[in-house]
Amino acid sequence: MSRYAEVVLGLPLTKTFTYVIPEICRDLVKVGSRVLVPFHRREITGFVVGLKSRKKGEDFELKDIREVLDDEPVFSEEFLSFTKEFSTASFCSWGEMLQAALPPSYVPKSRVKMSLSEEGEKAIQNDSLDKEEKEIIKLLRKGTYTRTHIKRKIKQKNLSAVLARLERRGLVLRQSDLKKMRRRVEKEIDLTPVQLEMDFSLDEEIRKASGIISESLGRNIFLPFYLYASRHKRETIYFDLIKKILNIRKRVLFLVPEIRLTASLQEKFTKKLGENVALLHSQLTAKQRESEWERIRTGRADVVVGPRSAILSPLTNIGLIILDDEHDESYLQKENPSYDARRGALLRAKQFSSLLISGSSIPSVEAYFLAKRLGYLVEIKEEAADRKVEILREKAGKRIVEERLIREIGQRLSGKKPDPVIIFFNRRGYVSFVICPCCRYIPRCERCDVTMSFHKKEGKLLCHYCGFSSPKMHTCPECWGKLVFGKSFGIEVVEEELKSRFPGKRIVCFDSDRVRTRKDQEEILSRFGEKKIDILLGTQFLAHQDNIPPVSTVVILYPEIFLTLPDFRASQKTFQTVSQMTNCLAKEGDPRLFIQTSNPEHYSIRHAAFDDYGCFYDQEIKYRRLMNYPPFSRLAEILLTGENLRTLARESRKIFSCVKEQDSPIETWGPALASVSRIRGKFRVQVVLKSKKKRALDRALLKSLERVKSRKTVFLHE
DNA sequence: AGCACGCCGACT
DNA sequence: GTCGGCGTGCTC
Repeated sequence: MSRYAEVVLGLPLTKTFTYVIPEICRDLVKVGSRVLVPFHRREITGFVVGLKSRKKGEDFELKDIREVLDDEPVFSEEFLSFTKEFSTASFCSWGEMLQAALPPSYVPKSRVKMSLSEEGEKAIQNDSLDKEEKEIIKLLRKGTYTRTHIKRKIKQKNLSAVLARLERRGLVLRQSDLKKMRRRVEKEIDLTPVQLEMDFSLDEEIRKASGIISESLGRNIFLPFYLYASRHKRETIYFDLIKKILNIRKRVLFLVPEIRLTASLQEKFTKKLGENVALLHSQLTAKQRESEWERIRTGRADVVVGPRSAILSPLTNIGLIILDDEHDESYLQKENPSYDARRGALLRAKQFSSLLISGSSIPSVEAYFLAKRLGYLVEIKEEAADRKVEILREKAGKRIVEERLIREIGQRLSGKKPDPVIIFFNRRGYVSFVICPCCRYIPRCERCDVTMSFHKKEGKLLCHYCGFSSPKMHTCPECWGKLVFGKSFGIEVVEEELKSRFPGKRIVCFDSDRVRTRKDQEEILSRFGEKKIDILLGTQFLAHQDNIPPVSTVVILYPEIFLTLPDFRASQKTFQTVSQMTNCLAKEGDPRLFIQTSNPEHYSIRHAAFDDYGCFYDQEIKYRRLMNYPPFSRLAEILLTGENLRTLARESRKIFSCVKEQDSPIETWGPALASVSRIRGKFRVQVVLKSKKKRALDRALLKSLERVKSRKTVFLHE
């Protein structure tokens, strides 16, 4: 019987910790169980990843596990080994990844809360308190709060000292609170044997593509495919394969970019595959999340559809992983634990010997290159979209909407039959900054290193990074000069311009500031479909919608905003965005695309406009080769964050010197401040490592990261 | 991540 | 002289 448990914690620590298993729960603790453990004067949830009968070399007293939270482990051994590998490959903490794999309510943590003692109650009367102490006592009469909550409520500089003093005098007590959740556990069941009808009405090319992939179905080995085809054809193939997989009694993990999880998609899935589908998305309530999670774990769902986090769902017996819209950047989790669901899909498919199908009609050049070179590209050729394209040159910011475009739009709106137009422009707000003409003062966010955007409709200044807003300012607080608008205008300006040019027309602005709920989104889009809106104006937020009614005219204004990003994939992002914006163009009836840009020759804009992925790819891959960027090298972006810039500077230099010690050919850039050097009060310092040799880079990363103490996030590109 | 400990400047 | 800020280090 094992006496010790090896436990990982949901903290940014690479270590595992050893705890003593108390006699009474020796046969209760299992690998994969959640346990409650004391940790540095706190009690937190840990995950048992191993059992052992003797401790190894720890020369201090080990602490006891406080409580075992599961009768039935939350993690299977195979899931543990997958997440271990995945977190290592992502350079993030295993414990944090495990924590992210569970519904949040499954991870109880004790927090030290402060409450008032009887003496404290009395102390208010006998007037033995100073002003600061009184303030705290008054707050605590209303309830018990955590220290951080008190700090937020009471703006005293030396708060922790005052609290300590009150505690010493016995007026204030510490309480540890812990909300534990009982898990309702049902028995695991086998795959529900549903015999799904095969669809023999598929056309030749689709049947062929599906055949190539499903040939290896019964073989139980890892095989990757890249499906380069239109959305419609991809979906047909996916469903065909899903049925085949379910018929051999295996399960399917279907990953989609965040935004595509709409009601329409849900309907499509349940219609085609029955009730055994679990759909995960960000708008599930805590309760729903728990029940879906348990449903998946116990095998009551045979297909799981979800965004990037679904790669961490407890699905077993996976026969197929689908990674649709592979190019989509939302597969990257940027917050800790940071990971790329695409990498996770590859690892999980490898580990469980399942098929992996990535698919897109505009693949990332990295994935396309690899698929071609390793021979797993399945391509269904498509005619380029039939559309008339006009690219107008206009200096960025000079004209809002080019005269010629106004005429074109006017023509469409004035005809006998209303012919609605969609216009894209990708900057929120009215202007991205306001400025005092006398002293050059520009209002900036208190907590982020960015200017405050001015939003005219809501009459406020808004930080686009942390959401902090302040009321509209008219005069400069420094010199009382009258503030004027900065030159980089946003979508509200475009809206104003259109309204003045087309009075009486129904113009609706679709951006994340105006359209808040899913209901609003669907309401506007359906109104647009009924031709009750003349011009639908939107940002990227509109482009992301997948159920936009097709139109015959799309206008894109200044898509080059992305090209100014300090990112080696800026062209690819531009290509993808423009492509996405053209998605809502009708296939028939003389569709027209207008682009107004200061950079009409740029290949990413041009090839996207003409729906020519091939040409874009050829040019982009040339540039990547020339500059030695991925896929021709491996590039790691290390981001250090913290409140203290000095510490960050020192820590980031450590990486630099550590890489130099490894005598392998690794290019380093930085350390440098990230392009937005501070977000939510935390500074951001960046170091980039680049190398042809993957192994060398991994080794250097591992070596240097273990020396760095600050919070770090690694983004890998290859 | 939190949370305590310990070392240097501005004040009762 | 002390108080209290904040950098540093540790957590089985």
